[in-house]
Amino acid sequence: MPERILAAVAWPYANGSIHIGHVAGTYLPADIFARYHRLKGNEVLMVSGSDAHGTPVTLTAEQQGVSPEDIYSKYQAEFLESWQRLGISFDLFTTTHTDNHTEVSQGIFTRLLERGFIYKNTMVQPYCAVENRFLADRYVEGTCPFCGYNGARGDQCDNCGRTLDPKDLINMSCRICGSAPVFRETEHFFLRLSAFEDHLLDWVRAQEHWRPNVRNFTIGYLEGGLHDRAITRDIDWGVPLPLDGYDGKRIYVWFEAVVGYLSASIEWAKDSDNPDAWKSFWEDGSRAYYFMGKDNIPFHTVIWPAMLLGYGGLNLPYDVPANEYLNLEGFKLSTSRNWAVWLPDYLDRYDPDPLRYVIAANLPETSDSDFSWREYVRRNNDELVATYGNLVHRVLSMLNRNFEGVLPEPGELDEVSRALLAEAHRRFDEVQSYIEVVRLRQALQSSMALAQATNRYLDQKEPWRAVRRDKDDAAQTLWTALTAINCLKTTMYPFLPFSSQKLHEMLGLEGNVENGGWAWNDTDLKPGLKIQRPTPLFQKLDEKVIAAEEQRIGD
RNA sequence: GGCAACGUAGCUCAGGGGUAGAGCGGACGCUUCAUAAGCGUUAGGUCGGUGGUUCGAACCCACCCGUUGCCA
Repeated sequence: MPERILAAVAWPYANGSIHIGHVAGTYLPADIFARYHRLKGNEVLMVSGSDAHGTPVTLTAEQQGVSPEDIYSKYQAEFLESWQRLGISFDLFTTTHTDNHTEVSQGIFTRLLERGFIYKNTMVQPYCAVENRFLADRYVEGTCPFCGYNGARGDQCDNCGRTLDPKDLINMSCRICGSAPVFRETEHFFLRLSAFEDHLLDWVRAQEHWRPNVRNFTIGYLEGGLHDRAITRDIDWGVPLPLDGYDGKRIYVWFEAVVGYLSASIEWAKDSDNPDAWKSFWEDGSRAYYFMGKDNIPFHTVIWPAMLLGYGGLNLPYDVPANEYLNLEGFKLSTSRNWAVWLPDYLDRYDPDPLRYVIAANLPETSDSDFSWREYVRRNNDELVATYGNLVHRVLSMLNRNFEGVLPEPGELDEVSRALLAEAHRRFDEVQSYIEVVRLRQALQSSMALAQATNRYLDQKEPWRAVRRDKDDAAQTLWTALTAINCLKTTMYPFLPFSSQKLHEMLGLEGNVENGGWAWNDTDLKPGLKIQRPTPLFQKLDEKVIAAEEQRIGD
């Protein structure tokens, strides 16, 4: 019986391009997981979208002197193109700037308000008399009370890294006009997080399948006590409150953005034949996996679950396989310093699968990991090309040269051949169990191990010699090797979808590689199958690429 | 400042109480079907530091140092 899997993928701020850090932390793992489950025949809903209302979007718009709409719609279009080119297979990638999202967010707000989980209170906020508006935390700056740094923002100090409150700043000034803001009382709505503390703690403690860092971090967070938080702001860009008399206020982005998982599911259902289809992914019988980077953990293990509990009737996350960070050439990514590899840029110059491979082989699942162009070229040339691509190429070439491209009868298999097929079975199961528990790096490694074993098998059997003195033996060897390659085609598919499709076609098989499902049998390839003339699965890269690409990084 | 994770061979990373692991790079050898690809052998580390628990610790505990993230 098919399972139902909701792959809920973190929403990128729509104020800049996607870079390899986003790919490694969030989008590639989600895609590998979703592709595997679809292949297995499970019902998968993979959704995400642009976060159009985050403060970064407003800031970028102001810096460029354009509207927030201009910014988010530009990047929304670019994101969609990036996903398509890298093969990130969203069922829906929408934005938070839709009527549907507004309705769903307001619906949640309203029900939580009715149930007493949202309440009204006053707070003081910096107010700029010159600009005539309240200032968000990061719109004020001043001297850090801890380290004395002059350019500290109201939300945090970039020098010592401490999180701040605008009240802490010494000599606070407005970042827009430079004048000194005053503190003024303002009315806001608060989420009663404190009401969910015990329930959440019990729930998280029971999630023993979570990654230790995610679970321990969340438990610590909850044990520290939950404070009610303001979920509205005095701004004009964002989702309006579903109440009269609050025209100058909006629902704050961290409350509204996480609702996106639900609103996107609903939008997806509206677009399909069945507007209620989203329910099957949010009610019993479905498992929800949330993919994101480590900076996002508490929103998905505490705040969103609290909102769901308050709303009632919707699934809590089943797993939150948050990733650590991917560094670049030994240093952390910095968009402002251009210390990044931008996805649209990359895709203009190289194929998608090598990037998917290199990042998947080095996913930051347990600790920060590093991407370097040297390692990229090395893994492409020595692993993808030499171990996997070349294996395919040598076997197909021999079949073409010696058997007119027709898969021969294997005859009765000898012990070595049977051992290889046994290993293929074992690796196939191994890849599957690793993906199921979201250990994707390990899954890819298991898959590569089969490619290595097949190379070893060929070396042992030497079909290029056997073809002259014992053609039946060569036939058996090539049939066996190709059958193992057919297994690789499937186990590699979640990681390397483009290459697996290409391989599928070179094997002379009809249709799409997806049609075969997550299945492999050593009887799948029938003797008589007409093989295509092989072209290399992967391109070898010149070492010059390393220096050329290193040049592009940085200011 | 508090909490969490991480710190293992030249490089990138696994592992995880009982004689240190993989891939790449280095050295040596075999092979030539293949995108000069493949295969084998080998060198290399007192597993961040200091104490402790234990018959035994890289693995458990405490403290310290470093890196990263989150928090008032």
